[in-house]
Amino acid sequence: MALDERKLEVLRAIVEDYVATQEPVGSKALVERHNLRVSPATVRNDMAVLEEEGYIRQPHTSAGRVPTDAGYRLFVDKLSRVKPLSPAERRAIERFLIGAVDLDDVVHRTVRLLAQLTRQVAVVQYPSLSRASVRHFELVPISTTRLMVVMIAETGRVEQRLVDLPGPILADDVTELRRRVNEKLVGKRLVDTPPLVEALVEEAGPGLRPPMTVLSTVLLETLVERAEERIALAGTANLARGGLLDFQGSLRPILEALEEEVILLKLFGEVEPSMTRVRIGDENEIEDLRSASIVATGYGPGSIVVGGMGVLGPTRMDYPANIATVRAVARYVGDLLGQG
Amino acid sequence: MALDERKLEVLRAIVEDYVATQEPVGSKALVERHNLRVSPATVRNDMAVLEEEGYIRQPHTSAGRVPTDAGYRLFVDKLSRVKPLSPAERRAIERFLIGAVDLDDVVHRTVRLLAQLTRQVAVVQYPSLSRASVRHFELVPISTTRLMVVMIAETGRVEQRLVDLPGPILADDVTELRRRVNEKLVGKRLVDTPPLVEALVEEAGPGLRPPMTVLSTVLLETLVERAEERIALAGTANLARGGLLDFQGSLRPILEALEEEVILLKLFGEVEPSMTRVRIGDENEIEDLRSASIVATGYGPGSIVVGGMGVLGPTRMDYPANIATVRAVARYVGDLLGQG
DNA sequence: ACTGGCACTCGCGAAGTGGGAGTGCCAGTG
DNA sequence: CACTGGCACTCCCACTTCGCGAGTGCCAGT
Repeated sequence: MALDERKLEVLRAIVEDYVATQEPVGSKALVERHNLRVSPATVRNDMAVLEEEGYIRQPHTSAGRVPTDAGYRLFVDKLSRVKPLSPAERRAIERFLIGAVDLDDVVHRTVRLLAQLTRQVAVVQYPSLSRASVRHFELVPISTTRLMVVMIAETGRVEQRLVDLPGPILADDVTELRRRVNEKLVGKRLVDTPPLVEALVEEAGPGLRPPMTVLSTVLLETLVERAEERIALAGTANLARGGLLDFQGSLRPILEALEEEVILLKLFGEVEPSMTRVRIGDENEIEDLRSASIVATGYGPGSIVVGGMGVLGPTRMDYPANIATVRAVARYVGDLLGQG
Repeated sequence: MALDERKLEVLRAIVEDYVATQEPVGSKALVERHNLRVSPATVRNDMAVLEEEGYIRQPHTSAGRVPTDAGYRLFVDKLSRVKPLSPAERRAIERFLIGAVDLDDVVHRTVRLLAQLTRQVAVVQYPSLSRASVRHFELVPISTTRLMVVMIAETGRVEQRLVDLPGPILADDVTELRRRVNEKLVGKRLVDTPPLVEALVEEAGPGLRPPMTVLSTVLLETLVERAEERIALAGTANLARGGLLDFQGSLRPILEALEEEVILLKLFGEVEPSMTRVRIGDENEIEDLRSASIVATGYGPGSIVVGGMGVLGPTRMDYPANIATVRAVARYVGDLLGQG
């Protein structure tokens, strides 16, 4: 059966009321709070249909209705208009981020800001090394057979590795290596460098061949492949709000999942450009997070995505507000990265 | 009134039983489980005294007794023998830490190990920059007027800063700067460097004076003074064990406190060499942690302390076991830092 | 100084109860 | 045909009652 206009309106009203009050909502209360132009009895009929379709359910016979995960899904996809941020919130974002001194600081502030604005658990992935582009490579001779490779990413992140050379190297050769590496790789995303690094080895003259080979190995193995992804977390205390009504009883599984960086990366790292992804309850693959919802989005300078961020909370969350906030913060941080 | 031998024995039995069972312990159960050579009635008299002295209390009239914070304190100070670690635990420590590849990894593994062994929340302070000694300084010319300063600490931590020079500099001068800086500072603790850095400026010839001045400013301002302290956390899910019996009802204040790095640094960073500090319940200055206890100790290579680590849990925790574990892990990590 | 006995206290879980919110259904109406 | 008002029904929840039993304090006895 197709859901007509009013039934959708009823669903929206149920979701909004339930999110606000945390209590099952009945037909009478609904018509009072929202000005539906019909009687409670009519709403009851609509509710019966919505229940049959799987969008709402009764916790017990003769209690009010509560949205199901499918109900939230429909709400998010079709029924919710994005709430614009209040000017106060916009100001908060600016004020919070404006004093950041370096990349760590930006991430740190961002995650706290998100947690504070949404009152949920916030997660921010550090700008991913592999998706960032290279600003500069520096080669520093430590001894005649050792080099330190320093890579500075466009996002400001700096990584260094030690390289043991097969034999002594001349200062001029180091200079030449540096020139070639920078010429080839600067401006490229790390994830795109492997073929370029291969080419560097090919093109190296016989004298430079051995050191370049070792260097390329280090670049590929430790920078591209093993690029560790880092995660910042804040607002776990928000889980303990709302008594234990959300998350039926125990926070333990949730807290456990939040400690697994692998899980967080899966949830917040797999983001496509300029798309906000919402996972509701059951839609989550992680068993422990079946009673939670996640709002995640990518961020980065311009249309490039260098990492993900988002919030996690009970399925009963204010989706429109959280989506708006996550997007706004992501956008702001992206701009910030573009400048610095 | 002085507490005689047996009364202390009774207190120890109460603490041990309560920690194990999480239930108020009565006189009858006590004489059964521990082989006190007296009758329940005698134990009751002792209990009455212990209660008067403030070491135990009754949750309600005619319930068993529960240790007070003062009771735990007495237990920790006078009554508990340190439990030696089981061979399994020793093996676990080795196996867990042996594969660590770099400093981040060591800290990360350590904090998880601690959380796992103690089943409490674990906290590890990254080796403090300011208390670490310098292994090497590297100066990298980025352009003719820009240097990158890379500092490698004895603990393996690496920090880098950019320095804008007042004017162009020659390669030879960079080499000379590098030589002088390393000669003066290598092997010294960062916290002790300020006078040495001053001296470097004094001793620099007229040509080197301007770049050395700028360099010294950067060293002092961003490495010594603003040496940010970092913290790793794990095992928050352990807070949710034991239902909500510990932490009377809400985890929220605890989780909030754990998110404040300042608080954690205060709790785990203020450690004296080779001393394990135990803070029990009320002894905590932080309001929100009045229902928690903390076991903290310093760690570092040999007798040097480069940071703190420890665990946090309900006042009702197994102090002897946790103290032993924290000490053992700290010692092991210290040795590891000494080698690498 | 310790013990056995005894009356007493009181928290806790089980069982019972009434109120009320909310429902489904149905006959009636524009 | 869509909506409405009325009505009987369901059943959760908060509240009370009640009996049990663990545990106590005290006291007289050894």
